[in-house]
Amino acid sequence: MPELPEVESTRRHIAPVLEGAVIRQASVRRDRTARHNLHPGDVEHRLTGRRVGQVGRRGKFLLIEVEEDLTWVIHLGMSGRLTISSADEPEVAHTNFMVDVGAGQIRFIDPRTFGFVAVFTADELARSSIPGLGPDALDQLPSSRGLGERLAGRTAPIKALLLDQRILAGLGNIYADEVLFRARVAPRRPAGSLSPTEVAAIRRAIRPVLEDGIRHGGTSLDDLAYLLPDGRAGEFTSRLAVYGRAGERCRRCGGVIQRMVIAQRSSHFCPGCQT
DNA sequence: CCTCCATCCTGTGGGC
DNA sequence: TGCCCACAGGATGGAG
Repeated sequence: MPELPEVESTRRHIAPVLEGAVIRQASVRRDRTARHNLHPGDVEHRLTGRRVGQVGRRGKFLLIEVEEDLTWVIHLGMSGRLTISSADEPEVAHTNFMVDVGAGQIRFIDPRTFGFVAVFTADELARSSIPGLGPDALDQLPSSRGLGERLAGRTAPIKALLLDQRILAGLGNIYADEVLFRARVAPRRPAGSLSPTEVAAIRRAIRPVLEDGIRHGGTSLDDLAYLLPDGRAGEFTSRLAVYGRAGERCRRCGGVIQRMVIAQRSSHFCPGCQT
């Protein structure tokens, strides 16, 4: 589930633990989690004994500087989360990766294993999918005109393009639905058919939706998936306007929230408010 | 280039 | 209670 607000909330928790720390030991418990490195052992070898620099984020990717010009990449995938733990805490199931920094451990728990951990050299990073990411939806949000140019001529539904990380990095299925509700645009509208006013409404909705999500620690749809690194659930869940509320009443107009599949993903919207 | 679809995994919840 | 199926926050590669 983790989208930009969940990844950013995670980043803010782990940054104070990692920045400036030396990794005493890095341990890959499941090879698939290190699949983006040529040799799975590279993740352990390249992290162990090295000092950590800035903990950054681009879209849903955590990008962490490591000395010797390395970049430690973490993607939470569908079911990944990080925890801050002490060394003597028992490991929960699906702890696929961990680092020990002496003061504690950062553990990567990911049942569905769509997430990954990689450590790239500058060359490897340049050849990865990271440079292909669009501007960050929060830190590099393009102008309304810039966004319009990215959508111009496209026939795919706007919902599908908001999920395309090459256009804008950070929105996922939940926040794309929430942004479109706030902008009052129906998710299946062909992107290229949107008026400049509608594009501006979408652009204007992105920041408050994401910032509200971050302020409340993200969205935890159930107890087993995303949690903050301290184990708490994100509290944005109760503030969702449409996502997961099919059949319930729209808080704005009182109509009934609908669910339909768009771009193979469940989409939620209010037919009364969104056109 | 664009759009659509299957696929990688595991866990959960609903229906029977 | 048990079983089976559908579905779930993401990203990618290939077909058409």
